[in-house]
Amino acid sequence: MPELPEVEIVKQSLSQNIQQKKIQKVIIKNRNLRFKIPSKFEQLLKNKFIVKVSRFSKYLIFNFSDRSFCLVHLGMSGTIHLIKKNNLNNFTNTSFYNSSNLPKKHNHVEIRLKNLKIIYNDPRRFGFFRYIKNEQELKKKFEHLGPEPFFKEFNLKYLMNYFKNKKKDIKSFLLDQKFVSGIGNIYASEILFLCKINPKKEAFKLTKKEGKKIISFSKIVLNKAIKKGGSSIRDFKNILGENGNYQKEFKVYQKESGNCPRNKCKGKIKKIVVAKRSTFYCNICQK
DNA sequence: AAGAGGCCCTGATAGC
DNA sequence: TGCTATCAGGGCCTCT
Repeated sequence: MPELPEVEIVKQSLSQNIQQKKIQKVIIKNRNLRFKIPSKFEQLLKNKFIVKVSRFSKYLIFNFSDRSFCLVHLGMSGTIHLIKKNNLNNFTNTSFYNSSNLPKKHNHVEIRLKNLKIIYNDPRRFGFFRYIKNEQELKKKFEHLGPEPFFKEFNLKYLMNYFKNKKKDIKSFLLDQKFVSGIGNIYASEILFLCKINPKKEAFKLTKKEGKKIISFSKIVLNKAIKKGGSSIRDFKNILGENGNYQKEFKVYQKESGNCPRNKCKGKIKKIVVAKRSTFYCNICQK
């Protein structure tokens, strides 16, 4: 579900609220996430002091004062909710990320801080929590991931070299985290529309000019999505209970059979399946 | 090495 | 009302 911008919004919201706080207790209600949460997990996190919350690609990272970490991935349907204790000593939901009201089902992980509870909800359980002993182990977890679009390593030389002899379509590469990390299914379609590149175009056929466009529009789309608070295509809410707004900017995603929004283009938005995922594009201006 | 496909899982929705 | 099929912001693993 969440791509880099949505995870960034969660990170920012968490940063404002849980940094410099100590974990008092961890309660696991269902250990069977993507990776089984080991039984020692609760004890490992207990009394850890959260120095900082950071993010790489679509991963959230809790940084503890003893230089260990907790790595969190939201998978397709994971959401994080923050619940604050009010003056009446009740826990009231201030609504993090996806919902102003805590869902009744699938609240698998609860992390208690002083006057605060972090709840992890995930119906499909494709997300995970992992305790990471040290920096080396964390680096290892990210070893297989390519640069984020924002990194200087994501440059023209890197792209053109990577695409040499690659017959696979460009859409698949935008989704491939080994090539570039952080882009998901929504933003891949949106980026390619802005680049005027057909999602099925074979990577090795891309020109330098197109490579440059991919680099710049990847940054532009993700940055704008972050600025707009992410995309709410279901019940996404941020910490203030507000929707993200980038879904209003979608040019092609879920716009099947609509007119191409590009000025003077008479094309229609088509939906096809690429890399097993729905893909939207204009049948005329994306070549 | 590169690419295709299966699989993990629940819930919403469409069609009969 | 209920059944079945299809589809969802992801990513790992295996096979050719």
